[in-house]
Amino acid sequence: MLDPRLFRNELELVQQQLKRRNIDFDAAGYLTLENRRKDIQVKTQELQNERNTRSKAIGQAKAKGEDVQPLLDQVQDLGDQLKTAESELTAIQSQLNSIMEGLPNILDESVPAGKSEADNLEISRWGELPQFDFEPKDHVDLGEPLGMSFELGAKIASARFVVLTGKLATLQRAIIQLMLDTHTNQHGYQETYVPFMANADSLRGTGQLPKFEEDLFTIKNDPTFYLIPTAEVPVTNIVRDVIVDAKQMPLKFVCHSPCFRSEAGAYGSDVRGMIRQHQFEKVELVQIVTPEESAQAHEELTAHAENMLKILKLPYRKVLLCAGDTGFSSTKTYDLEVWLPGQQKYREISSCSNFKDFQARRLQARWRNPDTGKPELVHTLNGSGLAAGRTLIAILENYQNQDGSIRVPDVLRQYMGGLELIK
RNA sequence: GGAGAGAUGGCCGAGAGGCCGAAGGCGCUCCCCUGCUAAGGGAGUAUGUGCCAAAAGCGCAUCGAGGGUUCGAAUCCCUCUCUCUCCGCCA
Repeated sequence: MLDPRLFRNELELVQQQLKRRNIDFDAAGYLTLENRRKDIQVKTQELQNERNTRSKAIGQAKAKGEDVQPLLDQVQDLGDQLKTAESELTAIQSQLNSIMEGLPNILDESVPAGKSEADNLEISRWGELPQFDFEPKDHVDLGEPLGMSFELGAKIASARFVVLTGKLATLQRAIIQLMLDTHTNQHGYQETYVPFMANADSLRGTGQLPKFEEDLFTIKNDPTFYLIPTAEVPVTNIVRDVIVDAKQMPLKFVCHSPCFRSEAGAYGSDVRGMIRQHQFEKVELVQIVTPEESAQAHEELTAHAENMLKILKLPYRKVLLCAGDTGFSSTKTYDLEVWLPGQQKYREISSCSNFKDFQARRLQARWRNPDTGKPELVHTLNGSGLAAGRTLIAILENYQNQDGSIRVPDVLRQYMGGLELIK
């Protein structure tokens, strides 16, 4: 959520900033509502004040043994007035709130203009593209003989599910273990285990609700639970309604979890293979930092994700997402795209975002600033470090041999009992 | 699933219609005192929010959550959530 004070004081600026996201914000309409809110709220609070004072007077009169009937007569119609004013206020506040909840974050100045993926800005490339003296296969052709079955996934659940058996399942687990170990031992993150279902408050806190409900799987339950689309949701919600001790900042969490996405808007795209699944494994990095640290933390977190690709020796590029491609809650996002020889393309394998105080405001996640002694909103960041399913794909395709066998990357062998070749 | 107990500030804990944003204790911060340490004395110490550019100030809201009764609710009533104990079932 954006800062309501920004709307009161610098409405044109907000409007201008939202324009970068192609949002035509109705400032005049907002202003009308906001002015009404102000009137009603002031009126309501005046009435509340009157009720409180009069009630107190009644109490005091009674204590002295005076006749309170005249006082009671005076307040007779106050209750009704107050009730009307209060319900009016609630209505307009929820109206304003739903406008605010539907507005995306303001973009960082460094975010380039643009509409789609095509306008993203390439920042850097790393690694040599592998050269094959044969036609490289894609991960489906490589995977199926080794224990990757989309048929079984479909039988057990539906399309966009997969079953991995044997060394491929082990490989995915090895990838996850390597990532967790690296982030905890070398990058200073705390390993975390969380629920894989979350309630509506949690999803509202990180920004998936109310606007993106159709992207989520829901659990029939009262109250409704949602399958997490990313560990970002449960992990970031650790600090919901919390005032973090300044000494504990920054908080750095790493969490492996399955992720569940309905892919409601993705009909027909990436239907082949493991690229886009309803369920996939991911290792997520989350940082809770002070406002002045967040820009630097964003660079570091991205570097931590990049390091995984480096130690796996997977060629990738880093892109800065343009205005149109940057997610709802984010101010600035770097995507890491790994090279897939089977597609002859770079494909997203990590997305690292700085949300600044946008999620924190929804979450009421704060820290106590020692300079002011006051609670202030934290900044939240997260990034995949990395998506394990897509890492598996990248390894299959980049480490393939002509006979369809797969070399196991050096750093993964210790997690696979020394295995060097999957065949 | 059955039976019971509970939820109050950073923590413990009182409070049972008005004088309660809430006693007391612990903790924490600052000050004083004692050559150091231990002990002692004093002051302060919730959050959100409205009016306001902001501060100050003055309000409003918040005692698990949501409703209700009442002039007035931490306190009474209803619903829900969570925690704990016992029984049953269970990885």
